[in-house]
Amino acid sequence: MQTQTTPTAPQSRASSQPQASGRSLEHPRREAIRLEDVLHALSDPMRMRVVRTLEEENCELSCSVFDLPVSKSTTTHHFRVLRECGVIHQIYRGTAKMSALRRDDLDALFPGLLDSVLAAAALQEGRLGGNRG
Amino acid sequence: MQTQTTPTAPQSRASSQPQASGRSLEHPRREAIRLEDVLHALSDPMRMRVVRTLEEENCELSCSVFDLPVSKSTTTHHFRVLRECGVIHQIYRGTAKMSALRRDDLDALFPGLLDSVLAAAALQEGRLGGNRG
DNA sequence: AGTGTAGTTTGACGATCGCCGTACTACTTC
DNA sequence: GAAGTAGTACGGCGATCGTCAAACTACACT
Repeated sequence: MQTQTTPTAPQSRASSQPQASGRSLEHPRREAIRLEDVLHALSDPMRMRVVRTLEEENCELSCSVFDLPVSKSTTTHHFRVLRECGVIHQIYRGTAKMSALRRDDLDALFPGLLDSVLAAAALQEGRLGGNRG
Repeated sequence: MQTQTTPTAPQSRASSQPQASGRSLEHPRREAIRLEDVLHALSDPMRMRVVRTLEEENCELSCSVFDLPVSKSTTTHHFRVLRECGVIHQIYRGTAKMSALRRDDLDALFPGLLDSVLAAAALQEGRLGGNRG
């Protein structure tokens, strides 16, 4: 994704790279993450799809690369749910909003949970015949 | 439901223990169990409590031993959700309805998932201060 | 300044959820 | 039989969910 090239020096007022914009995003502290909220977040196919993609790519991704089969506002909603329950971290970079899995926090709080959920999703996908969704 | 007009049928008392009654309970086949349904089922605190108790006791338990802080009809509802999504197996024994975890099925479909979810629940309970909710 | 891209906010919608009480069925025991 | 116990079915209630369209804000690139 990301033709990361963008060599034309983000000369912007700031010094180096496109930094987080003024808009602020609320994230729960690690200790505030609740298992039931995480399970609920992951019980939606759209959100599971997002989490699986983030895991596979293993890097920050902008919301727009996901191309979910729902409207823009619904996409915003799902990312917000994932962020507010502590599953992903989001940050503004210019006009994009980058998302990343909060792997370290989740692994610290619930060891092995994310791995087994993702493995289960992959297994089920294979079982049901590659309906990635 | 079925007008079991077989009066001589309940010979059970004479023979052995109370067997499964005529009332039938629908369970999804193993292959029909869906990850998203399981995660949704476990995202409710009442149902998580039931599942944790079943795991700890590791045997069939009647609904009435759980003593959830909700009404009888709500309890029925939660057990039904757990059964219909494939997390528990239920069977009538006389006037009681016994419930048991479908550990083998869940472990076969989603290896490690149940364990890590239960471990996560235990960890969180310790973290948040023993509110066994 | 003007156009375009990326994402948000609002308000609405139907569906589902968790919960209740009441009335009911199925079984056991007296 | 009658009485008691265990659980179900049926609405109904308010809250939340997933979804959408429309109007909006924030940034980038001419």
